[in-house]
Amino acid sequence: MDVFDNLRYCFAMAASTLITLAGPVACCAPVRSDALDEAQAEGLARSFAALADPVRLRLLSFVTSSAGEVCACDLVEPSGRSQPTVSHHMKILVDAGLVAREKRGLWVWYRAVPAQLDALRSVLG
Amino acid sequence: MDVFDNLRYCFAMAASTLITLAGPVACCAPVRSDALDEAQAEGLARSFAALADPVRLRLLSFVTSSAGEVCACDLVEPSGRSQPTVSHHMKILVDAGLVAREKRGLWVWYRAVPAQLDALRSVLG
DNA sequence: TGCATACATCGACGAACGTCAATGTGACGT
DNA sequence: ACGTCACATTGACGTTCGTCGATGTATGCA
Repeated sequence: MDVFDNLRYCFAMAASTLITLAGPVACCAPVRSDALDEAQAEGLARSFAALADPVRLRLLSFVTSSAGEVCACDLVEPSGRSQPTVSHHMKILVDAGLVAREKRGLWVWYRAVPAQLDALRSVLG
Repeated sequence: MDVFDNLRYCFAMAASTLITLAGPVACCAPVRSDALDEAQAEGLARSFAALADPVRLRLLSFVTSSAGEVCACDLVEPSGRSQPTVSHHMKILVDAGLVAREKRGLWVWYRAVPAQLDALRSVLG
């Protein structure tokens, strides 16, 4: 299919639409300038991928619904996964910038990063 | 590690924190009731997974940034993927409820579903 | 110095994903 | 009926992901 075929079909569609129902004709203006470019999409996809796992979503909700901070030791049992698996998932959340990690003594404490959550939310609206 | 070990460490942490800095002690209240359960997390993860691919994000942006509707034939070239691949990705977006599909004659038209985008956005706040 | 603890990393496994060529399906126009 | 077109489905391939046992790292205590 080349661009001339495309144009021909668009005109045919527009004509038939006008004749039959006068419905919306959005064809022939396929891509607007405010669409995501490949680089933006790559970065955003990486962030959304951090939310694309049920275990990580629950871990994140444990962090966001807590009063400020949560100890890593309190995430293993409620998540129902092994300690290495929880550590793996928390690293993904931290790398995505959704959660901040702070080591104090033997323990690691996590807290949410509202700015990053806001950033992702703004993409959906 | 059992629950008694956990309690012992929490008390030790609380004590040392009070002695040294009187910092926040969020331990011993690990899981709040407003955390996601497994079923909710499963469904949300499936929706976010639809956004976890750069090609799908761009396809979605083509739809949302258009004036109402976009023809499937106008998605192949700007996405830079083959026609079967675009069809595959659009099916995932439709199954996730983010995009609505309507066949008119030979063509298929897509439009965004704002309600579903709102639902996902509310999870992040 | 030596041991115990909390968490991270490694290695391996099966499952799910993204991709495209080939083919199938359904709707036009002649 | 036939050919053509738009789009979906299939099948196969390599890649990435989630998971856990085993092991590594670093901190605290005696």
